[in-house]
Amino acid sequence: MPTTNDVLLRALSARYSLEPWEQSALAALSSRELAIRRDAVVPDEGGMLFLVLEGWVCGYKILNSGERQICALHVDGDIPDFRRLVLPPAGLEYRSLTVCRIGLISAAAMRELCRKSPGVAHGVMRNLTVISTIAEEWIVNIGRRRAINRVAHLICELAVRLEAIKGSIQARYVIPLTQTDIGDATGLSAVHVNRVLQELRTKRLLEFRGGQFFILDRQRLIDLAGFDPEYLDRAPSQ
Amino acid sequence: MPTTNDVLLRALSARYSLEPWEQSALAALSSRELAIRRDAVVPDEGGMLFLVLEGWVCGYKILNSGERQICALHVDGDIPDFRRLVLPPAGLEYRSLTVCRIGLISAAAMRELCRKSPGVAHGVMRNLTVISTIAEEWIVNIGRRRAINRVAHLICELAVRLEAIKGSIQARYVIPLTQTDIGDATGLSAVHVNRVLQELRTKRLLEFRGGQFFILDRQRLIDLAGFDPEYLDRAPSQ
DNA sequence: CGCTCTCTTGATAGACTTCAATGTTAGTGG
DNA sequence: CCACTAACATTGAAGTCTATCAAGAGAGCG
Repeated sequence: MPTTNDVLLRALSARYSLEPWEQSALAALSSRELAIRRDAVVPDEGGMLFLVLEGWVCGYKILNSGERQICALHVDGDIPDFRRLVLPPAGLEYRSLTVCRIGLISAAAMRELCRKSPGVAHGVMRNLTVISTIAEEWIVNIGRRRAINRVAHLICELAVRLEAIKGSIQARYVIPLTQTDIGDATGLSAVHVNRVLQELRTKRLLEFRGGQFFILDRQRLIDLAGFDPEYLDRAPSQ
Repeated sequence: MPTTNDVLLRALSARYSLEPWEQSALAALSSRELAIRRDAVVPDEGGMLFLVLEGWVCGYKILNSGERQICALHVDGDIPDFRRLVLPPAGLEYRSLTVCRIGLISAAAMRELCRKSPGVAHGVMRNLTVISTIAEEWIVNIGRRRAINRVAHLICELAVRLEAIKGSIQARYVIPLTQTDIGDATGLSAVHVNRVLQELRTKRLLEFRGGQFFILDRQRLIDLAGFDPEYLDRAPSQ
C-alpha cells in the first residue's frame, strides 16, 4: 500500500539518489489521496499533480469525429502529467481503466521544490524524458507497423513495464484493456484488434482470457513486434 | 546570424525570465558551431547537446523492414534532443533536411548548470514538455485521422511554428520536405501524399511549388485538419 | 547532355473499417 | 438458483482507403 509520498520519492529517485534533505523535503510535501472507480475521468483539480498509486489510467484525446486516440497508458507508480508543472493542461484527458488509488500533490509546491532541489529537478526531467521516449515509440508503432506487429508491440511494451514493477518476467500479465481500448491505443478498430489477437493466438505467441495475457513465446513475440526490450531501460547519463 | 549561446538563451528563457547571473552563465558556456550539408546525419558527438541554429532537422527511426518513421521536425531555434541531458541517446537518429548550422554545447556543462540554476532547469523542463506535447499530437494525428486531414494537420502545425519564429502569418511557407518526407512523418506512402496534396489544391486550400506552400484558406485548412492553433502556445504555469 | 531526384499518373491489390448480427461472460435482483 | 441485463468478444460480408508496382515527366546539376 504505497503512499503518495512513497511513489513520488521512488519516481524521482530511481537510479539516482537524492540527498537526504531532498528526500525529507519530498516526504514532507502534503498530499491527498483519492479513490476513483473504473472508467472515471481523473478530476482535474486545479493546480494538482496526480500520481497513480494503484491501478491503470489512460491519457487520450477525442477528435471532432468522436473517435478516441489513447496517447499513453499508465500503471502503478506512474506520474502521467508531469507536464503540468510547467505548462497548463494540454487538452489531454485522463481516465481510469480500473479502480484506482490516485495521489495528489500541489504542483506549486513541486515547482518550488524543483527550484530548491537539483536532484528533484533532475528526477522530473528524467520522467519527462521517459514520457516523450515512449510517445516517440508509439509514433513509430502507429505510423509504420502493420496491425499485427503493432498490437504485438503494445503488448511487449506493457509486459516489460509490468515486469519492471514486479521485478521479473511473469507467467501472466494482467492488462485491463478491452479490445476497444487496444484499438484506441494503436489506431485500429476494435474488430480488427480482435482478428489480430486471434492471429497471435493461432501463431501460438499469446493466449488471453478474462483480461489476462499469457505470453507463450516471448522471443518470437518480440521479434514479430520489432520490439527493443532496452528502450525503456537505458542507463541515465548521470 | 544567431549564435549558439543566443539560441540557447532564447530557448530557455522564452516567456520566463532568467536571473542576470543565469543569463551570463548561459552566455559563458563554451560552444562550438558546425555547418552540415543537406541530408546528412547530425553527428552524435559524444556528450554534446545540439541546437538547430539555422535549417531543418528531422528525428526518425528506421524499422527492420527498412521503412522510416519521422518522429519530429525541428526548425531554427529548436533543441531537438534535450533528452540527452538525462538519458543516453534513445535510438533516434537526426538528419538534416536542408543545409544547416548546428550549435554544440557540452551536455555535462548543461547538467551542471541545471544543478545550479533553477531557471535553467525550468527552461529545460519546459522544452521537454513542449516536445512531448507535440509528440502526443502526432500520435493522435497518425492514429486517428484520414490521410487528407493528417497531411493538412502537419502543414498547419509547421505553419504555426514558422509563424512563431517570424512573428506573423505569412503569405508563403518554405517547408523543405519532399513528399516522401511528408509520408514518413505522417505514416503514409509518398504516392498517396501526392494525391492528397493535389486534393488540397483542388479544394483550393493550398498551393505548392518548388518547396513552398501557399495557404490559400487558412481557416478551412485548420477546420479540415481539426487543428487546435493554441496547442503549441499555452501560457506557462509560472 | 545525361544523370539523379522528385513529382505525377494509372492500374491493381490488400489491409483495415464499417455494419450488423450473434455469442459469451459477469453481474444483479428476484 | 435462475432470469435478465449490459458489456465485451466474435464472426461474416461488403466497402473504402491506402499501398504497391510501374512507368513517364520535369527539374536541377555536373
